Formats: sequence, structure tokens, C-alpha cells
Amino acid sequence: MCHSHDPSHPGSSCCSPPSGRMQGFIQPWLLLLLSEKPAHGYQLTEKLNQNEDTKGIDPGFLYRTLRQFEEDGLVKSSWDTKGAGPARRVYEMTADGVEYLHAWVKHIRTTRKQLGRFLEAYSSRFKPSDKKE
Amino acid sequence: MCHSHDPSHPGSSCCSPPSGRMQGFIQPWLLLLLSEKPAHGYQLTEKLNQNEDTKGIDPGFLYRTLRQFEEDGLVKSSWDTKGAGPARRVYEMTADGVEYLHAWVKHIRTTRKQLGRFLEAYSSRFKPSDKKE
DNA sequence: GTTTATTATATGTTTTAATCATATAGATGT
DNA sequence: ACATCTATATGATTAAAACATATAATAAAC
Repeated sequence: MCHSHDPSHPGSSCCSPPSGRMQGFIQPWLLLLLSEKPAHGYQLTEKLNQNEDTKGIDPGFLYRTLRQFEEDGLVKSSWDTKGAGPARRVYEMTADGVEYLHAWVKHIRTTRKQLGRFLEAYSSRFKPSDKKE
Repeated sequence: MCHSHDPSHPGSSCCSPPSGRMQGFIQPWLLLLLSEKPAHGYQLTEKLNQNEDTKGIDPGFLYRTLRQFEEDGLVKSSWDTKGAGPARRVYEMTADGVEYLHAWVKHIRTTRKQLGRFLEAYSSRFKPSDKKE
């Protein structure tokens, strides 16, 4: 499908660095937001859209992720029929959910360190001014 | 398939943080290694296995990635029939390949910053000792 | 000298994560 | 009554990676 390799668009070919955000990046944000207070999907969308790093989320992905969280016991939901507009499914975090957020943070720290180590290796290859020991 | 959510294995359930390494992490390492000197797949496997962050790569993934790199003009290959053992396909980096490595590095820096921002948000939620401005 | 292990590359299949597209429906404004 | 906004949901597709296996030349062991 690719085979074109247009150097004038060095961020859009099939073999270029992934253009979007990294895999598994939205989920911890959702858990973090829910850890602050219960919310429904639409609210969460709006909050994510206010953050440059998480904006533009696909609603299908959001709602499916939330249902999956519930299936796995990370959140529990209930319908809120009061107030204006259609009913909202409100998600509230469980203790397991908080635990999982912490586990996710460990993973993120690990990943961040890995990226740092790659950047170090890259720097000592391309800016060998500071020699590595 | 999941539906079990075994809290005694908080890193192995379906809804836990991704266990492996992040998507698109091997490719820049390959390009970085090839930017140092030409190499064939088996050599690259061995080098990747010496690095804790990149070890255990699937050979199928490796060889397909290298062919894809070539298809996209990031590397070029030739057969090395001299020396012991079966013939080796030796990959050598192109100027485009170096360019792409740099582009990848930009993406990695962006991702790393995003992870940092998430960790900051997490910290101000769970360790509110240092108040954010 | 035949079998076994090592080096080396390659491809078919499956799984998983995410995206794209679309469907449904209540509430509110005109 | 019709359009728009709020809100949730599901079917289909794509793309990355993992899993499984195939092939073959050389080298070592017996």
C-alpha cells in the first residue's frame, strides 16, 4: 500500500515514526480523571479534549474502553437520569481501579526511562561531544 | 477471554498496563545500530539481545522490518557470501534512513514529554505535597 | 558419511489495539 | 414537526506485533 515513500512528507509515509499518540496512553488518563471524581463518558471526552496530549479521542474507543474497565472491575457504573439531556452512565472508580492506575504508572515510568536510554544512545552517536564512559 | 481479573497477578490481566515494550520502539534502535555500521539481521538480533530494553525480538518481525525499511528506501541490502555459514543479507543505511532516524527521534522526544506530563498530573493527584502553580 | 546443531533468512496465520463508520435515542430550541 | 445537541453504543476495517513454522547452508559430532 505504501511503496511511495514521499520524502516531502517525512511524517506520513508507512515507514515513518508513528504519527499518533502511543498505545495505551489514553487509558491511564481516563483512570486518573476518574480517580478525581466520578464522571460519564461525554464529560471525560470534554476533559480529554482540553488536554493537547489526549484530545481528539474517538467516542467508540472511549465508550468501549469504559465498558471494558467495568468488566474488569476497575470502575462501576450507574445511570444518572436526573438533570437535562439523555441519561448518562456515570462511572466511579473502585479500589482495584486505583491499584491498576498505580500499576500503569509504573509501566509508564519504565517506558519513559527506556525512551531516555534510547535518546542517550542516539546522542552519543550523533552528538559525541560528551563522551560516554 | 479475560473476564477473570485476578488481582494476585496485577500485571497480567487483560486490562492491565501493556506488558511489553511500546509500539515502534524497535525500529529506531535498528536504524540507530545500522547508522553505526552495516549489519545483517542475525547480527542485529544479537546486539538487540544485549540490550535489556530491546532483547527477545521476534525474528519474523526483525526480518520483515528490515525488508520494509529497504522497500521504503531507508536501507539497501546486498548478499555477503564470503566467510563462514550461510549467506547473509547485509543492510546498509541510506541518507533517507538517517533522516528518518532523526524524525523518529523527534517523535520519541514528544512521546517522552507526554509521559512526563502524565506523570506530573498523576503526582499532583496522589502526592499533592508539591502544589502545582 | 550421516546425523545433529548452528547460523541465517523468510513467510503464513493469528491476535490485539485502535480507528473509521454508523446507529440509536432523549431533550431542547424554533 | 424538524433540526440540533447531548449521550451511548456497535459493526467493520486496518495496522502492528506476535506466534508458528518453513527453508537452507554450513559446521560439528559421532
